[in-house]
Amino acid sequence: MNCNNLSISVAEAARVFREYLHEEGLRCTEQRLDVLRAAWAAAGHFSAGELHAMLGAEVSRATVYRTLDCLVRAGLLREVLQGRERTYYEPCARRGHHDHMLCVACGKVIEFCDERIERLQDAMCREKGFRPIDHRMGIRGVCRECRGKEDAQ
Amino acid sequence: MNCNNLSISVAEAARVFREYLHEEGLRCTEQRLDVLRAAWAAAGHFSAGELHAMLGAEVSRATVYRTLDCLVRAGLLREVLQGRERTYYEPCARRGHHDHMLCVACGKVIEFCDERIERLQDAMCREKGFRPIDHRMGIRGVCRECRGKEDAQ
DNA sequence: ATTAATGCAAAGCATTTGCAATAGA
DNA sequence: TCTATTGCAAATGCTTTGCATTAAT
Repeated sequence: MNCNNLSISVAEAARVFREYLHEEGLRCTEQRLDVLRAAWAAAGHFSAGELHAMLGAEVSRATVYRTLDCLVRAGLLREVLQGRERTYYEPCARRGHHDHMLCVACGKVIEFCDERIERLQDAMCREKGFRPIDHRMGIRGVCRECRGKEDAQ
Repeated sequence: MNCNNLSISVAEAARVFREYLHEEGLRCTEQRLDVLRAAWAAAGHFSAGELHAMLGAEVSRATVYRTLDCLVRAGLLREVLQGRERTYYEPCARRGHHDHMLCVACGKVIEFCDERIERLQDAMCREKGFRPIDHRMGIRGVCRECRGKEDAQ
């Protein structure tokens, strides 16, 4: 897997979404595009609730959830960092994939990717006869800045 | 990290738990020990609900949840595979750590561990100045058996 | 005796769903 | 027109919590 983390533009995402909807015989509604735009406007990660807050009364909560599922199926978003509390999403990179480090002190998310790790994961799957669809890796810990603060105390 | 996956015996787990409770000024109740025993009786992974079902009326649902938190704090259990739906737990290996593959077809969990991956993760953390506490890696996909069934169709 | 832990039932919260109204195609 | 989609409110399912009772130390 390639570790370049370039996600596509809103415009291209919208184009891909329209295409997906058309192919599936689904309808391209204003609400669906609103959700897509909000998802792209949100820098990095976001939850369904955050997106709903951004959209105000434009789109109902139920529709936000339904559209997020739709965008995942369209291959435009992926679910990441499923915590105990809520599901987070982020735009799929056109090329590339990355994993996450979560700072337990400040909540910051650091993205990283290592092709060697990806290759080893693929190797493990082959070894077990497992066909991978998706994976997620999250490392919880303390980031450089928060370590600095701890030391200062 | 060592990939040996030997978890400690119930007896030793109970000893560690008692010690932890004592140190923290907490009380060693029959219910807490019941939960610990059930956790060790459950092969591999289990959810709070499954444990509560195993225990029947011996321990209330609320106490199962409270005790699971307690066991995690004691370092005896860890949370794994936090899916959208519920939290799973498993006994901490005394030495050793492993990751998971989840078959989306049959729900089976395959454990694996690769020291090279662990080392690379540690290297990524050092590179980012990140102090790791814990990590989880899950690969979703289709297991060998389910792939066989798919092919047979 | 103290006071932490329990059980119950109710509350919380993210997410899903039934259904009548709305609006793409 | 036809039927997928929406919004609302209620439901779901896991988890947490308030509080009176019980029990460990």
